[in-house]
Parts: sequence; structure tokens; C-alpha cells
Amino acid sequence: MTEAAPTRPRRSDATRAAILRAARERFAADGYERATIRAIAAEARIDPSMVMRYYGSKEGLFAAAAEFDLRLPELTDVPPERLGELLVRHFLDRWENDETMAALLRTAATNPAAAERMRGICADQLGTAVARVAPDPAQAPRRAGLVASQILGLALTRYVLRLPPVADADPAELVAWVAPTIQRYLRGTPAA
Amino acid sequence: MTEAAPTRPRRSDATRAAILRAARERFAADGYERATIRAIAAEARIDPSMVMRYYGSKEGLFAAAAEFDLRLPELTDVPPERLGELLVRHFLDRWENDETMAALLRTAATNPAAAERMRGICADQLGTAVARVAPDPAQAPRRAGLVASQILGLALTRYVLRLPPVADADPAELVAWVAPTIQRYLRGTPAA
DNA sequence: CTGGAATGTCAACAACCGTTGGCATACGGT
DNA sequence: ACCGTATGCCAACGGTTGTTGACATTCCAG
Repeated sequence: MTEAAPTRPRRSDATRAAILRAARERFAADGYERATIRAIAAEARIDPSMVMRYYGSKEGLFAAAAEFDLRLPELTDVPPERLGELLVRHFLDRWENDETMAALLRTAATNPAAAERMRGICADQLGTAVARVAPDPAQAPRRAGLVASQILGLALTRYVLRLPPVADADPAELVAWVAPTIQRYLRGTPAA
Repeated sequence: MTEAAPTRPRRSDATRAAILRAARERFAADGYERATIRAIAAEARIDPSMVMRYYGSKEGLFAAAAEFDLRLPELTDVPPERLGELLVRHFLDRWENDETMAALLRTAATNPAAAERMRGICADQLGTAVARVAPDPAQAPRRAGLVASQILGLALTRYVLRLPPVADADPAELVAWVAPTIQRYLRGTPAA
């Protein structure tokens, strides 16, 4: 492989960061197709050709801008009956001030590569976290899928579609309503 | 207003219908931006300019193609404790064979007009249906929003993102897991 | 039968997109 | 001080898109 050495900082790091910040903003606001490289470059106050030089292509730029970590907390040291509450609160906190999630969701709706990344995030990050607290390892993927359906549905209605009852609701109120759902998907049974 | 008379059928109705069918298919598969008028016209075996003549613009075509009725059943004559099950089963049945929902969801993620229509559907069709069975009229909009977050999340993960655990699951199994969630959003309380 | 309206085809326009290569400038090690 | 290299801007290319107008054809009422 190439040297993993500390790769002395390049002089253009500031530009790269500006491009990335602008890209996240435009992708989040407009989705993949409507977010043009020209608009991103304008917002970053540089020439469109710089984007190509540093990220190769629009797809490459998106891949870099959508690098995404759910930052799931350690689930094993919390009381099992409070897992649902913890998770819902965590996601709301996480996304209220980081629009990367909205960008990824908007783009994944139409861009196959983004959808694949979304599947990867759910399977890897969420999947393994759920597997650690699910009572039945064999059912863990299904439980993770159900959790994703509710959590992503919440993100979709609140941040992308902005359905008034969900978008205007107080976070604490959403937690109170949704936490029991997640709790049951994680540890409960279908019937009960 | 213009005569609401039975407007004798035009000779071009077949073409109009073909365009609409092709448009639904392309919008569902590709989303608004990637679904080009040329591709839609090709699939309908006609000239792109016909689309413009009959629907005015691409936005007009989408507005016609996304005309959407949830076809919610009458909720007042079913046992109140089975409302959740009924609703989840209905939506899965409805969407398993009609890709209009996937088209609307894909497009609403990036197109403001489609998002507005989505809000309208939730507020009007779902909102009024929920208001009729909610125990507390004042809380009806919130309950409808929560139902939407779970139902749309299910549609998103199953039909758009195609998360394997959700996309491959048996409909009956999904009903068993999700119905209690909807039931609680409709008639229950946050805590319990 | 006839003339006007409805239907359909063809070619083109203007705008925008991602992407490329050339050229100027400023940096930084030697 | 020098020179290779990194950084940045500019102009342009080829392709695609929504949209338009002119022209051909078919239908149908009178």
C-alpha cells in the first residue's frame, strides 16, 4: 500500500475542506442531480475545475461528502429497558445539527451508489450494534431493519418532507412517542 | 367555469394514458430529474413534443402522474383494537403492486412540488381518517404524523432503499411487527 | 365532399451540465 | 537565486435536457 505516514499537510487542505462543506450543504438542500458542481464551487469560492482535480468526479465528491458515521454509543452498558429511549434521543441529537443525513437520504432516493452506501451503513453500523443487544442473534438483522424503518421514517418526515406535525414537534415529545417502538423492535416480540 | 359536461372522449385518450403509464414507470424507477421526457416518450412510443402538448411541461406531467389516492378503507366500522393491523396490511397490499408510491417518494425527496403534494396527502387523506378514530381530536394531527413516519419509513426502506431485511421480509411478518406500533400511535399513549 | 381541427413527426434552439487542457502564479526545498 | 511542483483561473468541448415551431397526416362535422 502507499505509505500510511503522517502525509505532511498539503497547502490546499483549506480549499478541500471548503469544497466538502459546500458540497454537503448543496447535496443536503438539493439532492444529487440538482446540486451542480458549478454551484458547489461557487459556494466554496473556487473554480469548478478544482473540484475535479481534488475529487476526480462528481461521484467521487459525493462519496467523500457522504462519509458518514452514526456515532452509535456503546449499547451494552445501559439498562436494557432504556435502549429505545437512548437510541431515539441519540439520533435526534445527532441529526438536528448535521445535515449530512438529510443529504444522504435525499440522494439515496435516486442515486444507486448512495442507496448502496445507505444499505451498508444500516447493515454494518446499525446491524452490529443491534446484534449486540438483541435477545436472539438469528433475528438481529430483522430487528435492525425494523429499527431502520422507524428511524429513517422519522428522519424522512422531519428533515426531508417536513411534515408539519413531525417537523414542528418538540424532540422530547418525539422521543416519548417513538422510544417504545424502538424498544419493542430491539427486545420485544411482534404480538405483544 | 368551463362546462363540467361529460366532455366527449377525445381520440387521443389512448396516447395520453400511454404517456401517463410510461411517466409513472420512469418516475418510479429514476426519480424526477433522471426521468427524462425523451425516455418517457420513447417508452410510450410517441414523440417527446406530444408530452409537452398534452401536459404542458415536465412539472405538469408529473403532477398528473402523481395523482394519488391512498384508498383508505372506512376505519369507523372495524374493531378499534384492530386498526393498526388493518392499516399496515392495507398499505402493503396497496403498494406491492402500484409503483406510484415509490415514484412519489423518490421524487418528493428532491422536488419541492412533490414534497408539497406528499404533505397534502398526509394532511388530507391520512389526517382526516386518523381524526375519525383518534380518542382525542386535539392530538389527531400528531398521531397522523407519527403514523406517517412509520408507514413512510416502511415504504422507504422496502421499496426505495431496498434494505434486505425489510425488502425480503414476508408481508405478513411485517404486519405482525409494525401493526402494534401503528395501533399505539392511533389510540395509545407515549409512555405505555 | 370539403375544410378546419385534432393528432403526430421532425428538426432545431438555447441553456445547462460534467469534464478537460492550457496557462498564469506562488510556494518551498535545494 | 533557482526550478520543479502545487495551486488556481479561464475558456472551451461534447453531450443532454426541456421546450418550441413548422410541417405532414388523419379524423370528423357540415
